Amino acid sequence: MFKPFIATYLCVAKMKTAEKHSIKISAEEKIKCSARELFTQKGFAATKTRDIAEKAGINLALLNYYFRSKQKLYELIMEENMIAFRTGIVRLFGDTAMEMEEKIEKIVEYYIDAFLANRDLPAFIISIIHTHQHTPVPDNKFYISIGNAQKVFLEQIKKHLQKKGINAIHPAHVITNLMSLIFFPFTSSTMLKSRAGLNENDFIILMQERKKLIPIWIMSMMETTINSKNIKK
Amino acid sequence: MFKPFIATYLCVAKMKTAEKHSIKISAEEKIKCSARELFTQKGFAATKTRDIAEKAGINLALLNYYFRSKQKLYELIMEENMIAFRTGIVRLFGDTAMEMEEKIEKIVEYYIDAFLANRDLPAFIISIIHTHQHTPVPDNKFYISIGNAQKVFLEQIKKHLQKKGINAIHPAHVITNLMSLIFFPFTSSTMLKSRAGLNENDFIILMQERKKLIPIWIMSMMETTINSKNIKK
DNA sequence: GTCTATATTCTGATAGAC
DNA sequence: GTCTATCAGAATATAGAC
Repeated sequence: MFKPFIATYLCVAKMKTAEKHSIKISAEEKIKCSARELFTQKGFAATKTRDIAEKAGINLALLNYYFRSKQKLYELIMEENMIAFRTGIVRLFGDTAMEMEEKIEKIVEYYIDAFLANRDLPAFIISIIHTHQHTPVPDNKFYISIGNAQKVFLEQIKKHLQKKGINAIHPAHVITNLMSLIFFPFTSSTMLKSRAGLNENDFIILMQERKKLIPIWIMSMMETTINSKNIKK
Repeated sequence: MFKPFIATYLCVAKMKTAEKHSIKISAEEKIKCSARELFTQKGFAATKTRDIAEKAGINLALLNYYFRSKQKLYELIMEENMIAFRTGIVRLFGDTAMEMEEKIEKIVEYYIDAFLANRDLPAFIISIIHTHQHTPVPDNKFYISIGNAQKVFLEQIKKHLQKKGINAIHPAHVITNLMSLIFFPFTSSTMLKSRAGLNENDFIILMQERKKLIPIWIMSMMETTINSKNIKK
């Protein structure tokens, strides 16, 4: 089982700890860490180059020296973030050897681990996807090319649902539900915690529990039938 | 049954159609419509006052004449958006007379209708909630005060789960799942459509189907049991 | 490579004519 | 109420010293 790509990232806090132990971190890396945290939390427009420089503890001019422009730096961070998202899809969704049920378990585990390691990633990804609904940018680096990985997984779901006959739910519901149950809790953790009276540790336990629960839920959802409408399946 | 508050909003497209039929729309309203669409789609920092003015077909100075500042205008729009979200919670979650199962059905119907009428609202709400995870702003107008409405609903869920004994899932899972299944599809509709090969009409049909499906799914999820961990329930 | 100082562009807001 | 013109400050980017 491969580790979430994102978990290996160096964050600003770890960087500062390292420097206390006289471990030198290059200015380039300091800038990248700060930029990653700020861009992922606040997005492109709300993040100021001065904030990145200040957080990194370096001079503003160095940012342009290493990365030419704010835009270029952002594209770099975005690409890294989207790779973390895409890696799971390509490697897991597209695996032709793995059975559907096991695949669901692996997907849930992969993403929950990745998001626990980088809490702001889900909101960032949602924001990117949502932005593209208004400004479509096909065929460039922002577009998440995943080949036919999704199709492989979708076919497996379709096949499974065909046993239920024409009253089975649309396969799109299954994929949607899977992603919903994984993503959403991370984007609304404060609300969840304050409203259900939970602390940070409770939240982590709940997310760990979901690794086992979501696959069970997804499987049971596929038992549901509905009067079919005219959508191609 | 009350209609989604948001559905009554005037959008820029409708405004232009109205003007073709010689119906006059005030400049103030034009600005507000444009601002609502842009702020909801792109957020505060990415939206420029010049863009709002251009979209509204009025002069930049008028924006400040009517609303004093970009910040004030944003707060107005945000308040309206959050009311649409909060209204459902306060009126439905907090209803002590309604049974849990019926309540779930009403909540799903209310939010899906509201989000079909204003597609960008879910992403906006998620963005606001997420932003507050980094910059908490208690006790001000941004904070979504919902009183004890959520508690009422949470207690109903707790009571229902108690029949399953100590191995029942935590009530927070149920609320989380409910909101996840409602919100997420709207924030990722482009991805959903492109990956499952659906068009806009298919998407709407799927969302309509979900009004019936989500309550069924939520009820069946509550049948799931798990080895209890030490979170207070 | 890293800094200070500065140029340049962008953006929110206002003054004042009509 | 609505516009044109303009200002003041913010934000990105660069020049040039060390």
